[in-house]
Amino acid sequence: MATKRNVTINDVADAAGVSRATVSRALSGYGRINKATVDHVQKVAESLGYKQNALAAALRAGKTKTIGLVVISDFTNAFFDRATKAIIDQAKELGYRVLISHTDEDVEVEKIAIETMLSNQVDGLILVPSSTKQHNHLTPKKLGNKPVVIIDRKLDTPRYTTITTGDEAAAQEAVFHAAASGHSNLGFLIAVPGISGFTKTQPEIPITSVQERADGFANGVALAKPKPKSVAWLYCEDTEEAASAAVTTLLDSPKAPSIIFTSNNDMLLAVLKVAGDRGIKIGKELSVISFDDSPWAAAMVPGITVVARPVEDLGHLAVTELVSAIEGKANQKQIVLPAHLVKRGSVAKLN
Amino acid sequence: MATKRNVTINDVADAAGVSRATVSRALSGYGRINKATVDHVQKVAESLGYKQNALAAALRAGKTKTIGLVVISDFTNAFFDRATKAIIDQAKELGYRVLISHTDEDVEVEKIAIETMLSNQVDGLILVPSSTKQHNHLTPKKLGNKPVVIIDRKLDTPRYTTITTGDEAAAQEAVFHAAASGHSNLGFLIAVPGISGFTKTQPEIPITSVQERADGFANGVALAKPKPKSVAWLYCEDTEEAASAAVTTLLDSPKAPSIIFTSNNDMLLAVLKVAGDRGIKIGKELSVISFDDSPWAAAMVPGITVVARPVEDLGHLAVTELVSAIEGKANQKQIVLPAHLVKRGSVAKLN
DNA sequence: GAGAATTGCGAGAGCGTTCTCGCAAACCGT
DNA sequence: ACGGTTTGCGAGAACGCTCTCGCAATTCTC
Repeated sequence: MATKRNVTINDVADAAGVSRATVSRALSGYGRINKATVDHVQKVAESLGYKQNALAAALRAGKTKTIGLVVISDFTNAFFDRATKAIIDQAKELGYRVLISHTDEDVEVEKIAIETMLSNQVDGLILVPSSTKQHNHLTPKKLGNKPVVIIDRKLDTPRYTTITTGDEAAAQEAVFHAAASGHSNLGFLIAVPGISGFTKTQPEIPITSVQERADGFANGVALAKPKPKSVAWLYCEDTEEAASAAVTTLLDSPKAPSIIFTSNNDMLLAVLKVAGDRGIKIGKELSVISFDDSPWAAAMVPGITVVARPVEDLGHLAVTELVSAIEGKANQKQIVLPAHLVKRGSVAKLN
Repeated sequence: MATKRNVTINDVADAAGVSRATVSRALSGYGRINKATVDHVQKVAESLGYKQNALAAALRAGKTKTIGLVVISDFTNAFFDRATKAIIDQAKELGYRVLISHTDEDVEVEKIAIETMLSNQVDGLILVPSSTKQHNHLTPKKLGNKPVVIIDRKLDTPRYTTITTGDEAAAQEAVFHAAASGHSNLGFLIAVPGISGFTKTQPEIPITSVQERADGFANGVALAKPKPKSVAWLYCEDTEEAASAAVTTLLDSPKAPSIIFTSNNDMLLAVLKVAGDRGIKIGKELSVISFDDSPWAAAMVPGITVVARPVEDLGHLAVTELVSAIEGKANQKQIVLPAHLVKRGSVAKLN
């Protein structure tokens, strides 16, 4: 019973007594065609339950109206869920579909994901590169000379349209806010693959967005007044266990900070968890500022002070730029959207 | 420069000095072919940078190795983010891609989404139907006689393999837990489109999962001991504003509950927010139990007591069932996965 | 060593579209 | 009324691939 063949354009042509070409014209609305014929064909197509085979159409037309989205993390992340949603919605708005793949920060996985996208003939790509240093697989040639928009991170050699957020300035603002609130023992908990432990000198970070946050923290420390007394930098892998261990280390260190800046929400959750287990009250005994806003951060008591990034704008813009690159001429550009600090109760006022 | 044509199978055939058929055999690994030829062709294909055109292959072969996922909500929802991830991961494991679409509970949008999926020749569909009553558009015929797995909700006429979670039992367990903790004034805040306000008699809910939760609450109330003194049922639209208003109404009502059961996390967030604004302490002055666990619910202080559903298992199983239906014979079945209560600090112990 | 079975590969059709080309019919202006 | 333009539509190629069929060459069998 499931063997009934799909109704094709030929069936419609036969039933309507016209040629295949005319049906195509009638339904796709191009070329010269009589209005009456269009109506007739549409009626027949409808009655037969004809549905275009998008595969065949795309094969012939050479475009799929599909964009590929290759991101680092899945949507259980408070940035990528919103970004992905914004991208899908705007793509739909512009008549495009989105193919999604996540790479878990693995360059090899990313390579395969991109190949799959290309094999499926996406018209363009939106990428969050796993590494901003290692990108031999991201040459225009390897990307099939397709339009590409990079978001959230920058490649070290700018090559494509890139949209990022102004994390550095926002991070600096966060430090100023802490200093102004009377905090002088600062802790920075930074998630980055491949680096862990305390550091005196700041390591080079292979992810520009994280690098910018670290730079912003550093600038903030340098420029803040009153000047912070002690500063602890702690790097760690982006896993739950590593994060918990790092927080514990930080809290147990001789100069335990009164405020912890976390570079993402996984780190924030680790801070909340460890603090909760120890009965340390957030916003009183320990303060915290994180990156990326979420409904949860807003609803908690106290609310979490965060650097809110314009995630929806970023996704929206990425699609808009990509589609204009696909469809017409679009000049390559570097866009930075402003991020800003949302002050809530998680930063104790000590003065 | 971007005009360079893609390398096709013909180019490889020419370069390797064999026929197109041989290249196809060599790369797809079917039929009879000499091992040496395979090696040679692979080498040539590699050197030319040949990438199969998945569209053409799918068109010819009549299968796309793609499954369509049509869900209600986007991944900013604490259920669908995890479910979608699980589905994508398992699909990848089994060699399938996933096309994703969300419907925002709108039957018309759902209809179009499904048509798009079918037009793109998905091999099967995983659906979370917008309405469990209104599903004329979900007949086997309209779904192209493709294999279908329904998740999270049930159609009122069971027709496809369906995988749900045992929300009713878990909801009942939640009420028992509250009663055992000494709560006797209970509030139920239930998000469902199209119904709002207090009710004496319980309305019929067009979403089975929510219906089951409500039924579980009701059974819990009926069977709990000690028997609850007062019970308030409040329905509301699933929007932030409506939720906040509902919570306010509930807290201001003559018999304000000491514990609120929320049917989803949007409602929970509203409770947290309103309570926070009023300085009401969760887990002390007001208790709350919600549905669907998340890292945030666990990390908060106090942690939120929730009904945890096996979301990853559900997604995993959905794909496994669907693919076995696609590839071989698979008997249609109704599966219910157990949910369980995770007790945290958001329920005050009053006795 | 002759017939049978097996192996390796090419020819060519076909998947369902779109789109160029060309032709006949209809329309135009003078 | 007649050359020129416009309009509507069909024929047929093409997109890049898979897969059946058949044929030649090789291997097997006794």
